Amino acid sequence: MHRLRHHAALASSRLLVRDNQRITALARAGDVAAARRVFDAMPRRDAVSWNALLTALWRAGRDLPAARSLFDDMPSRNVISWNSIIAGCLAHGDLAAASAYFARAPRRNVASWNAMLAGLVRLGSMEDARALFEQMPERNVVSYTTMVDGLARCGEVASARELFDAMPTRNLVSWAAMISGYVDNNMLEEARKLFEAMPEKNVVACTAMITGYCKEGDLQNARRLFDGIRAKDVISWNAIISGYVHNGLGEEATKLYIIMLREGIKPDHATLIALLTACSSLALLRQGRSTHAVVIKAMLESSISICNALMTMYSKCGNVDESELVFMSLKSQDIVSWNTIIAAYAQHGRYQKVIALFHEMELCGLIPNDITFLSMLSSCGHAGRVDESLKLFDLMSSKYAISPRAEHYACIVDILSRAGQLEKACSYIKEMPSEAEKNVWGTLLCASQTHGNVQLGELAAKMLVLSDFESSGAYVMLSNIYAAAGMWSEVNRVRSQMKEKGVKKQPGHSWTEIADKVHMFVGGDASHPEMDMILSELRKISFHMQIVTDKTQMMEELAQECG
DNA sequence: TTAGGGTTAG
Repeated sequence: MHRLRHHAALASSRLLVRDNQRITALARAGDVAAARRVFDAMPRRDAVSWNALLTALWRAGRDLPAARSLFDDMPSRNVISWNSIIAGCLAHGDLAAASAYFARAPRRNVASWNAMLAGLVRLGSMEDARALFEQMPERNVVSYTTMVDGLARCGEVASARELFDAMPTRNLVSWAAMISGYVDNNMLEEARKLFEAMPEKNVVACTAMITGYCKEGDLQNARRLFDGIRAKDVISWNAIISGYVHNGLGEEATKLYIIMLREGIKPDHATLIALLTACSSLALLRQGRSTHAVVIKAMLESSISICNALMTMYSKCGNVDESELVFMSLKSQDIVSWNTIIAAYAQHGRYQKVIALFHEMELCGLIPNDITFLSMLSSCGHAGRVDESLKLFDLMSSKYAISPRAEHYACIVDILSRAGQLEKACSYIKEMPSEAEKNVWGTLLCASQTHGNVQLGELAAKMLVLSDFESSGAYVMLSNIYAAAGMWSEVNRVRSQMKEKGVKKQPGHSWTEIADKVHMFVGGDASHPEMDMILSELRKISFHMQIVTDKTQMMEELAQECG
């Protein structure tokens, strides 16, 4: 009888453990409803069962209210229950609720403090995080690493390093956090030194370094490091693939993607975004479409960021209508979606549509940001709307409290320069908060050439050369300006300066994809076997483009007049 | 409880 009872108790506790494990497994797979069913059907539950469901509700189910009400119903709570509800509130950005639970918790361990610390860091409240860190009764490697990461993320790399050096013990996570902190703050040399000093290099640290090399355009070292990783995971693949994409090597990125698939790594949504970005920058519509098919197969069409990348791809491949279809297919659009669709129409010269979208966006309750204004300004520029662009520029700061960045000034300078209002353009450059960037002077120099303004041309070229000695374009344009004005001795002076400094002009190039073959065109190169035909076709196209542009402008103006 | 990749402009 005694033995029988003992067996029954053993079986029941085995069942309990099994059910608890099932709840956790189902939650990990994202099926909260099934986890809840298992929980409801359990003959006996312990603290582990309650805690497992609690975490499942806010993490996999993203349902904080449900988690909070379960927490209230719990027959008893241990420190893990309290830590879970605190972490849940923080994961949902509810700092106030998290702090309230933290204050009410009858017992706190290092993990409770660490959870609060991580929450504060994630929300960017570094001052509060620092205060909490100082207050902690006990700190472990996690507490220190969280602080190192947080400090580096808000740009305080030196303090981060100081703390890193002061840590009583460090683990792989601490090293990776510090290295990635350097990479995020564009301190590759420091990152590299620390990486070399790392006693044991793992895939995370390697991936951070790969990102760093890619940021510097050093794909050779990035690739060498990548090839050396034994256990490559999807994130390291994404780092190298997107590295190639952002350095204009979309083809290499695509090749790597194929290898990745062959090695049995399943692409995730970051992989697909990188691929779509490659298609956008190379205008590969066919490949873009097939990537769209992969997105559908992977059931990622409801992801906003994927759709935003799809929209860009279609638009850059010349297909605004499909871009808009994707936009409409979204259940809810975020600021990036709106910026993307506005940019799409801006790039296609549809000024009136851009304005309409801008108003529609506001009606939907979204506040335009600095990037929205860049698209708007660029659209004004293409449509030659000088007055409207100046109004928008003012509106930016007066109504939306966005301070214009160098890029916004660059737009305005570009618009004014094209319109021949060079003096006014120059006054905007002088108004710029930071020192005028290279491209702003470049714009002015370019305009000085078209409008034959020697004085401003000289000024712009001087500024350009001061900021960048390699700037071959500046010399060429300045010499053209002098030549147009008949100032031949000045022309000779610039030419000999170029020779002295060994400046060489980088030829411009473009490419197009026809029937799976990429054709490259380089400025001044007429070696293509069908050059005559290409040129005559180009003349036809530019003739048609002018007609279409005029027609579009007429239609839009007509539509505006009709209200 | 801590670390790596990922959408918009130019």
